[in-house]
Amino acid sequence: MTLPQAQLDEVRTRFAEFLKTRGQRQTSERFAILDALYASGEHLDADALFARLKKNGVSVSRATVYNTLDLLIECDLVVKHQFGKTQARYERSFAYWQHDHLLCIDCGEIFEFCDPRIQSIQETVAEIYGFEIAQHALNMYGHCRRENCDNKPQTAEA
Amino acid sequence: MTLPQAQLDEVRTRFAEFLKTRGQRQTSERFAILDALYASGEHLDADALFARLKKNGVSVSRATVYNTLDLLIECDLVVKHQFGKTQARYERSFAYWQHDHLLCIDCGEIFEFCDPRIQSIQETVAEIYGFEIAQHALNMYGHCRRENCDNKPQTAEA
DNA sequence: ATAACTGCAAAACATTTGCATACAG
DNA sequence: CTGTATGCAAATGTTTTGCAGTTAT
Repeated sequence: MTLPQAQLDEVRTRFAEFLKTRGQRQTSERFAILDALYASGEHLDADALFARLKKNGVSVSRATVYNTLDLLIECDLVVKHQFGKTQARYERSFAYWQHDHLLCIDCGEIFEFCDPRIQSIQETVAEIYGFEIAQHALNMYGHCRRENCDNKPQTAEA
Repeated sequence: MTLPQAQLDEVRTRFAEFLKTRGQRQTSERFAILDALYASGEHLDADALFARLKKNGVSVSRATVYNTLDLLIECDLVVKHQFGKTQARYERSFAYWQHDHLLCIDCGEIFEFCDPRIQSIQETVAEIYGFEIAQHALNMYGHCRRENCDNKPQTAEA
């Protein structure tokens, strides 16, 4: 769940260089947001991330959270997901396997999976439609069989 | 694009019976919304649907549009999609092949495709994770090669 | 008749924007 | 210093809700 320190450092370095290249500032808020998202390893929405930061004594505004998430997406350190709710969820993407998502309709739990056939499908579709495909999102929705799957959608953050 | 009259009738009948079963009323607004969505065959968002109705001289409120869409989803006549934008899009689902979506990042055009391998993946995932999978959403995003793909996201409705 | 539905406007959310202040380079 | 970021609060866009009036059954 937690990334090795060496990789966390690499992530910070990458963000720092991205900012430098674009002539943007390296602020403590930006790194705090990066750290919070990478520390969790979960699929947090912007507000849960905001709440977690506040809980950890980091005071940032929601606007800065959204701003920074956009920057992190631009430098490929974070991916944004629309799992069917109106609010987006964000997930770290550095040094992590490419995967798709399996969501429990009852408890809201999110599982990750990877199947090589999705890649084949992507190639076939690109060929047939003359598309240059940049990315895909495959979400499966169903009922999990966990003991503690209790039909109560648990909030993203404790 | 347009469904044969016989199927449109079947759709209306199905909705009528669904409403009767639940002791809900058959109002002209509800059928107007059903018709408008089935007439288009597109992936409309709630507001585009609202606009189309108004253009056709049907006066309904946005609230009724949303309400009715929920009913149509419940009786499996309509499916709701989250294609990455905040606003949801709605598509008729009766007498239509099961398919996934290919979206052009530049012009916003939506294409449909179907690949049997997605079904295999679904079965594999269900098996591995002990899930009873109810549905899936596979969206591919890329650049189309159409002549009139002009980078300008065209609005859902003309 | 009467319970359900509609339209309207206000509320509820998620996200973005504008602007005065703060601060990294 | 200087321009970029931040926080705040207001604005935006989408969807939901409350309620008085309307209508299908």
